[in-house]
Amino acid sequence: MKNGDHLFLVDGSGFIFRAFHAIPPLNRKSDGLPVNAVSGFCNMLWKLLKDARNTDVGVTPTHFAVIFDYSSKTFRNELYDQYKANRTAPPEDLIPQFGLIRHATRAFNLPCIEKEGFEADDLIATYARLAEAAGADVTIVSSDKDLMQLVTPKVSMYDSMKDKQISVPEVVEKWGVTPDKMIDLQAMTGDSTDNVPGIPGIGPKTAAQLLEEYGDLDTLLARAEEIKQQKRRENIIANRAQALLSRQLVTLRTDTPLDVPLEDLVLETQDGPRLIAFLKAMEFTSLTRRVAEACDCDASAIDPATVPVEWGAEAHGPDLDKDEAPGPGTEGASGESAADAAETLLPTASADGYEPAQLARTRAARFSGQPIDHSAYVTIRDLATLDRWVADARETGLVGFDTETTSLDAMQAELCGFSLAIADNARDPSGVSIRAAYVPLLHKSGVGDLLGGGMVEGQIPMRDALSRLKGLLEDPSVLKVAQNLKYDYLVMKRHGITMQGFDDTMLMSYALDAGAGTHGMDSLSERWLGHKPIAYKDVAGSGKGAQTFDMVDIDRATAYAAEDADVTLRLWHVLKPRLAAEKMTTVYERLERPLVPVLARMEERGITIDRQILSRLSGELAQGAAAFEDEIYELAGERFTIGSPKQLGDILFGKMGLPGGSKTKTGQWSTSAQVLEDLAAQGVPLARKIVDWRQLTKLKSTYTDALPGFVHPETKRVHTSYALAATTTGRLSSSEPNLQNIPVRNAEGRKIRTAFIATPGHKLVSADYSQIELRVLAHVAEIPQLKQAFADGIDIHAMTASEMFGVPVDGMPADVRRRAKAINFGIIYGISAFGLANQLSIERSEAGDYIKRYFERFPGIKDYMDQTKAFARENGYVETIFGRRAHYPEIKSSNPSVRAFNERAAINAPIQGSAADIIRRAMVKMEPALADGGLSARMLLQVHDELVFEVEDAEVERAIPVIVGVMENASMPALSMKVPLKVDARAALNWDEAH
DNA sequence: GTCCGACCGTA
DNA sequence: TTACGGTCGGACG
Repeated sequence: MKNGDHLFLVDGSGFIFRAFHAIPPLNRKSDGLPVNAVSGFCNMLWKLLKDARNTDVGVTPTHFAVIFDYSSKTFRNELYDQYKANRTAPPEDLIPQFGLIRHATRAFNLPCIEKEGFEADDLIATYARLAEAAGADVTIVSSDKDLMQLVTPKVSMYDSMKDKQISVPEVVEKWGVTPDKMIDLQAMTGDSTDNVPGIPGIGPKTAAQLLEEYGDLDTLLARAEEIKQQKRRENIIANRAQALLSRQLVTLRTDTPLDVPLEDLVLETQDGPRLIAFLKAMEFTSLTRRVAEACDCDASAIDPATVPVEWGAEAHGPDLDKDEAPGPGTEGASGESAADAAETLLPTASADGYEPAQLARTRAARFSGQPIDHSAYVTIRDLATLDRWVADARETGLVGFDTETTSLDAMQAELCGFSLAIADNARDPSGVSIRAAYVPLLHKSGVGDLLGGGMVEGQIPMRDALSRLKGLLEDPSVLKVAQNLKYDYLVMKRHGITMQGFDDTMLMSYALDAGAGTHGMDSLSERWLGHKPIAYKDVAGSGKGAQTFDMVDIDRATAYAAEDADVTLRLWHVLKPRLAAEKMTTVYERLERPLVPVLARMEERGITIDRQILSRLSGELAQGAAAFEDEIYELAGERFTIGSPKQLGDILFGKMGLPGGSKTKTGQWSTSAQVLEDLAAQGVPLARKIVDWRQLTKLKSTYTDALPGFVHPETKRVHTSYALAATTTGRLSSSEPNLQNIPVRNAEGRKIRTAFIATPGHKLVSADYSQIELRVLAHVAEIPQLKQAFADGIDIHAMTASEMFGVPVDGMPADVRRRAKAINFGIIYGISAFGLANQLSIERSEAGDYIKRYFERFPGIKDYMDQTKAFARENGYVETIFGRRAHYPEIKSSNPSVRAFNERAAINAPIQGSAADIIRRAMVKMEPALADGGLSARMLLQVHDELVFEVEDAEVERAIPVIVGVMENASMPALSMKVPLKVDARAALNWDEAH
């Protein structure tokens, strides 16, 4: 084990008890075997492991073990025969689960560790300290306070049930002392559940206060006479020996003899079939399905494992009477003959030669250029035929799905029909021949009265079709495959159908190939299938002659719509194995797919805008702009189109003969705000007027005039659309309207934000990450000063200025800090002297000097940038901390400026993209967390580092800590950040005041 | 009608 | 110096 490795230690015994009491009773259907703790345990492990990626980045687990108590009798009973003496026997329903959880651990292909005479905590302590000494990071998956004494900057804990990281600050917050003082604190307070005596009358608060004053227990005992409170003094003096004994009891052993060396805890790849066999034996259907999907295994082909169940108390569990316990120590040491025998019954992995990369190649070859026959598509016109298709889809468990509607806007779209594509097993049992059908529902004939003609005959009634569709789409055991699923998901949701069990080929492509081509269906089809699908405009027309899809002839519609479902399912067959082969399954499943329903709900909710405010602002802006126009014509000596950069340039630099600044790439004089500001500074009043005029007209045309047009006629709210696969870095984008660029930077623009308001009886809550990109930089580049500054919560730009310019933080001139801030941003953007000079309006040489000095003060940054560039050149892509890839195919361009641009983008992408990953994770976790808290708060908007919620007045105080907690802990458990994440949140009646 | 460049709003 | 989307003017057809 080495620096950069990361060891996960799961407190298995702790988990069993906690899960048993926290998770509602769950019994195996076939025989009533209680399995709630096993279920919780398997889900927890799966979650941890799905987050864990097998890369060489080193921030995710490289080593992993689950630790158990062997029995209740340990060396501590030699010290104190009453240790844990008041524990009662475990509940009957828990007893069989001790053994099952050990089986589960092995089915997950994880080391399962226990040691006679020691508690799990001692093993954890020993492994943690060894790993730490080797330079690795450690995450202990537990929330037990007894383990908090182990926390250090390199060792943190993770409460998997609350999804909270516990590091030094959290320990201090909870107990009032740093982790290294936890032993003394516990020695003083004792522990009634473990029967550790402590000192009577001393609780956590008093203990923390005494430790604050005296430093440690020994000093306190030595100077006990000084304590003022008589009772307390007497208690401490009288119970001196008891305190020292308690300290012995609570001190975890870091010298436990280990049967399994640290090095052997290396995290192995999953054995899909073995795990599935176990899960099937437990009858955990949904987890079985998820696992099968993740490893591309066919669960139906795997038999359930034979798992022996031990109802007797002999099976080792922490609190069972173990006098006659069998002899096994650690996994594989001995004993457990029944279990060993059972495991030989498990199917072996890869018996059928499953190998993702090979499968991906086979599939790509098979589908590329395979002809697509439109004449084979069918139109489904009656319920009986639809029922047969639905039954066939259920049979194969896999169906391509697409909706046809009247609008690209999912909130306005009317459903006209839908198409299905399924494997044609009858014709080709071995594989992947596909048949497809279109189900028209609301097609109208072109002829008829002025209202657009009547319904075409031979269409299934909407109600009947939807009822059949509901059964199929809501069944999680049938995988629906769509292209740009969010659209179809939202359309179906508006018809009362909540899809479950789905994949999205667009998002698969995005996870695999962001930056390398687009992810629309037509381009994917041409790229992977060598087939150009029928163009929409060839079916429905375009421009003025365009008709809505319900007016399209049904035969034409069938060819077009069925082909979409067909192509989508073919693309799935090509892309799905690539995810596994290229190790992008986790990115897809954690950061892409789960966001579909989350974003669909946000879009569906929308946000209220106050049209009166906007209308008033529009009036004010119009007046202001008109006044500027008169003055501008006066100063220019003629009337012209102020909004035309070309005409403006001719006036300023031609007619008036002013010195031009820069030129645009087409050779025109630039009239950018920067150029005009420079002219204004040189005493050209016209320039200032133009700048001001532009600001007003921009606000009016882009915001105050445009936004009311987006108010939905029924909901009366504004529903933006988020694009999941639009950026190279992993950010979302927002359009129609874009709610990610609502003004905020100056007072005039901010007025627009006051028009975004909460529903009566509610508040808007805005929660945003503080400096998330710089924190990510500190994390990935391992910059000691940055990490320290964030840990201490000090002003990061001031710290940078202080390091660079030797100016003390106290009383620092604003301009010095401003420069440092610009440099920090520059670093994130892949700095160049040219760009920094531009930003700060200084000479290139001076900017170059700044950069040089920055790199001298923070050499790690230079290393990081060089390494990132080298990685991008070598691989053609870069990676975020969660493994998302951004491709830069032009990074080796022979054109120096193209190359330099790609290098800067490649340096920026891991930083911007990691931040995007973090907020994506927060968004996925947010709704369950709010529901757990009994909160009805609704997430409405995302603006890259900010989430906006609508919260009932009475809930605001409870909701804010939940929201902040989810966001600050969003990276867990996949990785623990080396820098804390900080979130600020505020509630108000409108977005301006909440932000 | 459609496309592109310039400009500017956000993180 | 990174990442976006919207509006406008103006050129093209």
